[in-house]
Amino acid sequence: MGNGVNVDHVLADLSSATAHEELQELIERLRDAFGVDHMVYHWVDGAGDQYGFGTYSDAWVQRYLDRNYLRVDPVVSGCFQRFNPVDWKRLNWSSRAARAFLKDALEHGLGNQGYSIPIRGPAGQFALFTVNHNCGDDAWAEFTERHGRDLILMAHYFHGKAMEIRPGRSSAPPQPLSPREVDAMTLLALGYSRAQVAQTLSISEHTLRVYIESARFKLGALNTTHAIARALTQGLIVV
Amino acid sequence: MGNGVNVDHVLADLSSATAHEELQELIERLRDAFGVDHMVYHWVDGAGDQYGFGTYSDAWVQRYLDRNYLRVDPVVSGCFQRFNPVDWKRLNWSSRAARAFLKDALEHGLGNQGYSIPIRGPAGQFALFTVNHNCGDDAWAEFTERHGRDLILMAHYFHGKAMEIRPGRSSAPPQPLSPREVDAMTLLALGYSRAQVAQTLSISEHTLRVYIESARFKLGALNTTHAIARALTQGLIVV
DNA sequence: GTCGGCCCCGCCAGAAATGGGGAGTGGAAA
DNA sequence: TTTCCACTCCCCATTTCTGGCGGGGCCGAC
Repeated sequence: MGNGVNVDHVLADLSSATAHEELQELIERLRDAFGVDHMVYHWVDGAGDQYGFGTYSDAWVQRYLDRNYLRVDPVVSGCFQRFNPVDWKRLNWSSRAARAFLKDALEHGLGNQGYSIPIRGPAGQFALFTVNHNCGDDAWAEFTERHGRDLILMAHYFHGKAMEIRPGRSSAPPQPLSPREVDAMTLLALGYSRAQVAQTLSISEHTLRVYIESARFKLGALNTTHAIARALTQGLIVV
Repeated sequence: MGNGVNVDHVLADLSSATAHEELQELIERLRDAFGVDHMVYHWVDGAGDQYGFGTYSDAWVQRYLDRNYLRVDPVVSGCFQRFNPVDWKRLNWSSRAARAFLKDALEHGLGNQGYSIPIRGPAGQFALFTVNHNCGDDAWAEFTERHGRDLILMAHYFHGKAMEIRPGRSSAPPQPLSPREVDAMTLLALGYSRAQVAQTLSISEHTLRVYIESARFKLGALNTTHAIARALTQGLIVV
């Protein structure tokens, strides 16, 4: 399982991929190269819609979606709270729903071993890169030990490609804020009231208001909260 | 520059590191191994305080903090909006503040070339891993091309260690929001007024208020705007 | 040399959000 | 089973925000 894999070639192919189908084909090749049962990339959008590709059976993917397993799957919730890759054995399978999910998964052809890598994008995009296999604990530990780094890189590259292919909602040219506007937005994002911000910046509350309105206008925001949200997601302020 | 680097050894040492000093020592070794001028890990915390280690001079680090360059540094804002590693040349240095910052940086011993990797943790932790050097464009392109993958891995491992060593305020376990709370926060972040949110969710405005207050409490936020900011930076909602 | 951006200040009135009470359902976990 | 949590609804008074009016000075670019 997974001896002598040369990831470099595949990653080179990956960097030239431009469509969903290529990624799908690529992940199948990687699955074969690593000699595991399944390899899956699964993007979970904050709004709940999902995107992915991989080698799970269509039946299982459909069942996962139908049953809304996203809200039950300990792999998703576990990875969402972690940074490092995680072996499925270390997740919390104690709830009844989780055990039912696992049983269902095994019946749909998944292996008993899994290893998932959480990965995140700038606007909170969250995805999982998972390898799944049927084997004993020792063999699996050796596999993950040997290929952990390659898997991290693959997760990274797949996520980058997925975000390219599926840009979602970016592409709005962020209009820069003036220094004072940045100050105002930043302090507001930190929870200061307008009065406090004005005092902190040693300006009148009215002047502050002018900045806020100006920033709101530049950001195309409907109110202050909206402006803060946009400034944050566009990286115009950092808190 | 950077020929025949064996990252594996250093990464092995990295996984056993347990203290800030070890990380500092390690990054210096890596800097030498890669033969670049500087190598820096820089964590920007959700509340604006910073942590890091690396090979920039103390004078420059101090100046960066004193002058609050965090709010000006195009590397930070640029990486914050991206997923893939970025060459400093591709960032937007057009603002006056950015150019002044760059001039100051060069005068404090930084090289003209830089390559930074954004990296994110589960609760919105955001960090940069940067290599900096003084050389021509071609040599630099070759360097980043050759070592890009190693750098990604190093960024990943350093970030993992930094989060271990410095739980910081993430020691406040990010209390999850209930589905309704997420709905409310999300719509507010999109600019809806409370009345609109209540109508959209088909609940009374009073009920909505309970959610907002509950979310505010869970997030330790002082007001709604603050709550939205925290929810966004902690990745609890996505807009 | 005007024009636009940024910086700063005042007053007023209406709209919206906040903070403090209270009360009841249902479902899931311990 | 009991306890906890999510979810739903209501009134009150107060604070805060928003929108509109007016004014001034400084700088850099066209």
